[in-house]
Amino acid sequence: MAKAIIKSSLKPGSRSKMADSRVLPRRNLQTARRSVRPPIALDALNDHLGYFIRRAQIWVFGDFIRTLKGIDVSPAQYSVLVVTGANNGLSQAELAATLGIERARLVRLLNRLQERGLVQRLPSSADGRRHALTLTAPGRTLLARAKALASRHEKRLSEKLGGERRKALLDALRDF
Amino acid sequence: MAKAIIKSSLKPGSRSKMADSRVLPRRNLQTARRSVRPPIALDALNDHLGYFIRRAQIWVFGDFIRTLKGIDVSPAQYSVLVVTGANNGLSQAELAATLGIERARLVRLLNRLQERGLVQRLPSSADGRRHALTLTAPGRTLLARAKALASRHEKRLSEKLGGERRKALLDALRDF
DNA sequence: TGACGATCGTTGTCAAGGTCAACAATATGC
DNA sequence: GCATATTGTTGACCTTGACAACGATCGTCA
Repeated sequence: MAKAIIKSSLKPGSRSKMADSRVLPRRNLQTARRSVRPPIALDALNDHLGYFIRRAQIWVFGDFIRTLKGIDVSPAQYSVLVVTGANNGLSQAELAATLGIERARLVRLLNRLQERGLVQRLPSSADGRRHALTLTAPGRTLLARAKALASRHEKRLSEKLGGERRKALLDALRDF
Repeated sequence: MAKAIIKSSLKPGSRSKMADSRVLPRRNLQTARRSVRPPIALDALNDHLGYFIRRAQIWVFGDFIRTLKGIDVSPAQYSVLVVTGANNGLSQAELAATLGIERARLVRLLNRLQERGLVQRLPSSADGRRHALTLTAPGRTLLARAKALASRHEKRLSEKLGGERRKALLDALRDF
């Protein structure tokens, strides 16, 4: 039931019916059937890039997560594994900066990956504060599987959008 | 300090230096100066649309939030206000479905907006379960200000990307 | 008419992310 | 040597998202 009206100036009772009939002419005329649902206007949202970027992000991440859930690798974990694998001995601050995530968040991501035996935090000989991040052998193996699955996901994306449209998106978004 | 090694198979001490010198030849040769920082490869991430969508989303939302923080309107709140304002008498389930958010989350969003006196949950005369959502007069006023600020944000986006590139993005992302 | 299943708004809980402040250890610059 | 900056870490808080459950109401169909 719609019981919680919160503290508000709404006065239910006699006024409510009148207010509703003024406010909802469309629905009153259409018998409120589910099958005829009138189109809902997005109005100003149609001009906002951020709105569509968010929807796209939800779709893409959802498909990515579904595709890699068999090996239990999230998008964030995947990005950590890829960049660590391609740049041996990276420090955590460098990795966090290139991925655009907080150092504090990276610490927890790495904890999990290290517990699973995928990454190592070796002490840096040049700088006692740093860790030199490397993938373990199992880490490299898992990364290879992850890349294969991820490219399958990307292929699916290509089919959904069309190859040239996907490429245009990649180029346009690279500037952020 | 890099003290927490967690439970791991890492053995610090004699092995560490050797492992590091194998692993970090670049940094050893370059005297570890900040000014010469070597480029960090994104590797496979360069082919992943999701990675760039996420970065774009962070940038765009950040700019949007900064632009509207003066009137305390988040992106989610903005989308609720816009669609409610354009579709009088909408039910919460319909609104949640069109915005792609959970009914449960919308309840809390509306609570906040109703506490601020911006939206009303009128009882629906046709269906006792539903609420007919409407903007209050202050809600409409605030929405107008919000739209003005949001279009300023969008203009800034246009300058950053170039107008035609922004339009291409809008079209390409609309399919999600 | 009455019973049954579906829907609506709501609440609670849990996990994942982002943000921020603080800290000890270490490095750098003067 | 000393002040300052950086690194990794921890803790706290807040926002989202996801999911289950619930009472109230609707629709349907026997």
